[in-house]
Amino acid sequence: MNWTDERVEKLKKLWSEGLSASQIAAQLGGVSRNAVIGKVHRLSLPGRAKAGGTTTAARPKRTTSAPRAPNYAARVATRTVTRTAGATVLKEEVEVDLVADQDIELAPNVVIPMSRRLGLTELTERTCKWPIGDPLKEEFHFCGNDSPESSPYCSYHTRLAYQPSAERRRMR
DNA sequence: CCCTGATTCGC
DNA sequence: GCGAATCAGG
Repeated sequence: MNWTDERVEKLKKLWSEGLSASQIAAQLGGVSRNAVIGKVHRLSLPGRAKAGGTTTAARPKRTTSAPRAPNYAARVATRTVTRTAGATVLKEEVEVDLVADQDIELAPNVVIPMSRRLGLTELTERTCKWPIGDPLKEEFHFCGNDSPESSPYCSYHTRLAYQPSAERRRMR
């Protein structure tokens, strides 16, 4: 892949925003994190303050959205989205939580964790793959927080995923 | 083991 | 100039 002016600009932008090299590589596509780091050096961009775990970096500004009221009806929309990966056409069903939190009963004071707002290409084996938003919209992203044991979701969303339906819960 | 950036060096 | 391999560190 070529370092076009456009891609270089994006690199500069994302780097200055504090994204990690691997995340930038994922967003640019077609390059490794090494490529990104190498380019950063060649461009003489300012390096990271402290080497090693720059966990401090990639945090998006906290959104000041108020916690949702507890008693919305839980609705899950299922959309079939089509995308291409190379020559392969992938169809996948994505469940969209229109209302993320339903049962506050078991965890009354749970703080809804901030998501890392990762795009599809940024997900790894150990990032939470809980979709957020409408796949058809631009702002669609995934939770992206750490998921223990390489489970598909972070601890928070695992609980939501396993939440028994109201119907099933009635049977208990 | 997971990740991070930094450096080297053959291409 | 590029980036994989490697190193160093959390």
